[in-house]
Amino acid sequence: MSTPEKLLDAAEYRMRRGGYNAVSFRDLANDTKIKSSSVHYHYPKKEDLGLALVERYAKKFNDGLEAKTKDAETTQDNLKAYQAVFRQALVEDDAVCLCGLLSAESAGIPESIRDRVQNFFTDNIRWLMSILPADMSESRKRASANTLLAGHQGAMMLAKNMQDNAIFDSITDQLLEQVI
Amino acid sequence: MSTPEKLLDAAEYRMRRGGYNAVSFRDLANDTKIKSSSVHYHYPKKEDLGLALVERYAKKFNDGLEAKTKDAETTQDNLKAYQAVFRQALVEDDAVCLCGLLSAESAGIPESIRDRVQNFFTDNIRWLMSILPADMSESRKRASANTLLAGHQGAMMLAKNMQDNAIFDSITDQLLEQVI
DNA sequence: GTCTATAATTTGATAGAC
DNA sequence: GTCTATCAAATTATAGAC
Repeated sequence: MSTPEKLLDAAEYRMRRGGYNAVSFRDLANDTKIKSSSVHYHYPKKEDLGLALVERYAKKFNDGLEAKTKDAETTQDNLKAYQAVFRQALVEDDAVCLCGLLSAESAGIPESIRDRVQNFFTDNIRWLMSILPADMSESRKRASANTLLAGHQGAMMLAKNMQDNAIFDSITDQLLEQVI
Repeated sequence: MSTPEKLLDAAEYRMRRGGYNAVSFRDLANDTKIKSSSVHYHYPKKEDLGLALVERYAKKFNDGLEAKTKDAETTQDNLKAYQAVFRQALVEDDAVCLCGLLSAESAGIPESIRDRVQNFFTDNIRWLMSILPADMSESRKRASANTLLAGHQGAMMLAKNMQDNAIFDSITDQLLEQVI
């Protein structure tokens, strides 16, 4: 694995657990067995690192969504895929959504990262609206997309807080059944 | 206003926008026009400050809930009150829930604060279960309580991210209508 | 309770050799 | 690309005078 990849892995691990300021160059250096000055070679400023991290996270999320919706036909198929991508992020990494966390810390992070995080959310909403039933009005689509996104983010947060991933399943199943 | 109150106000303002590490003793000192060593007189360790802040936040939340449910009779009355307390925290302070944010930053904060935050959530769930219809099973009560809590937290997060408090209303109205 | 002074550590960042 | 060496600033925290 390349050094930048190792660095992003280490940074993602730390950031998704403790937030933006829970990641320091020295921590990443220790994690990857190089010196902190070498970390700066790959990511000169912390903002560069954070931006690359959100970029990679969003790409992985969107790629996962695309893969899982390949054979999706109904709205429920697509929503199951949406749920599965967040579930994978929660269960495989045992951590909350990077963008959810950074969004909450909004005032404490560089503007460029804040903007990129917001983009992740608007992309989520646009995609959700695109797969909701065609006979729904645009405004009802938007309302339900917001509820689904918020519900999934909250579900990750609560599951992590209670250390019980079944809570994520319970909440998101209920959303998929009852929210239109 | 007493100095501790001023300090907690300043700390809450900063922490609910940028997270635990976005609050420094020097910032608080500048905010309140005293020196950072004087801040330490009131809150010797940062952990003391953080704990007092979560304590005050939880008390204000629970007091608000109690006040707003004084004349509540139905489950919907109580849920409207629950929604209103979070709404007030979002709109009046123009910030997300302190406990939601700290929960997300869980690995980056002292254990005592982490525990107190988790307590906020278990209290929320217990209360929600207590006001749900008596004919629901305990497990269905728990599932719906989780969904409602997660939904409200996610709604605050998304409303703040999109800078549109109407999103909070839209999401939580939908939850109150459709989630049982 | 607040101040001055200061210590100890951490952090983001740079210069220059190899 | 990685290293050694180093820096300036920020941060948490304490001692002791007023």
